[in-house]
Amino acid sequence: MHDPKDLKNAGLKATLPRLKILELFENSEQRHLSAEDIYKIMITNGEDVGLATVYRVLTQFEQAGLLVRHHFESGKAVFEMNEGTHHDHIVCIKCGRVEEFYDEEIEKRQKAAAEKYGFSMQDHSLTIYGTCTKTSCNES
Amino acid sequence: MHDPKDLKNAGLKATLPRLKILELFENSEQRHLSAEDIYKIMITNGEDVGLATVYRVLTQFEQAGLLVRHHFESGKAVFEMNEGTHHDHIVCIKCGRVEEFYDEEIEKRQKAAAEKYGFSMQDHSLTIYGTCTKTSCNES
DNA sequence: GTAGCTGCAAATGGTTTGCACGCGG
DNA sequence: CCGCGTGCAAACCATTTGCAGCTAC
Repeated sequence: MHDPKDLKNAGLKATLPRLKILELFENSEQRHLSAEDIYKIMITNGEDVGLATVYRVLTQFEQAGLLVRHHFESGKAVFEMNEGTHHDHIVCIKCGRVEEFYDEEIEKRQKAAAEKYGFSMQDHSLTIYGTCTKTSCNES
Repeated sequence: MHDPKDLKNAGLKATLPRLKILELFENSEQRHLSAEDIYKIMITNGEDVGLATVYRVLTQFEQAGLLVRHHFESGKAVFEMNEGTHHDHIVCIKCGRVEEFYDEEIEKRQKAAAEKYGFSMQDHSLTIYGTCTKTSCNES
């Protein structure tokens, strides 16, 4: 899973902070984590890490294609594992819940619109914002 | 167009900075402007305005429904006039060019996806990121 | 052993806020 | 005239960067 192999391939040394961060993404129940989230979890776990390192590692992982960065309107970036499967997101602007989905037709039409206007599309996912309708949306 | 009426309706006094900023959005060839953009233009035009005021006015206008705020990945927010017509955006991540489009089918499918996951959709526009393919994309 | 990493602290960039003055109604 | 609105400076918050010591290989 998170072999030092992945890091080697990216030209990165297999250091403690890097391995721990990869591990976090694999074991956390939350797929989408911010730098601050990760930093706090690591400090809680007793790791001696700096916030700057977390930011540096996340950026390196993004460039290496291990993670994908999203912005989600909140003012802070969140990251998720890059499993190669493109998908879009729906985000609750009240409680922050994130769901993922994929719609072939939307993809086709996005691409068509991009080409029509002379753009080469990036693999940037669509994000829909809304509010949870079901139940427990009692945000801070 | 930019009658003090709009401002009155929003419970805002028709002050110089507010009128000038509205005017800017109506007369500028760029539909999408950041706070910094607006500030610089006004200073250049000889207005004695503060950046803080620009931010405050933009936020008020957004709340009054006169403007819409977007984030576009760049780290800085941009605003456009709210003409009531919902549309999506394609943004060049190299040169910043913005095009607008609308696709009925995408809208339908977005809404369907949102409902499927228990969300009530906001009128938040889809943003596609890509790079200009045609020609003059020589960014700073 | 050495280049690449790290933690810390300071710097940055966008945005917000506190405050005393000043203009709009 | 009264209070909302303003400019200025300082505060904030996410993120980046400079630097001296440390570590993986």
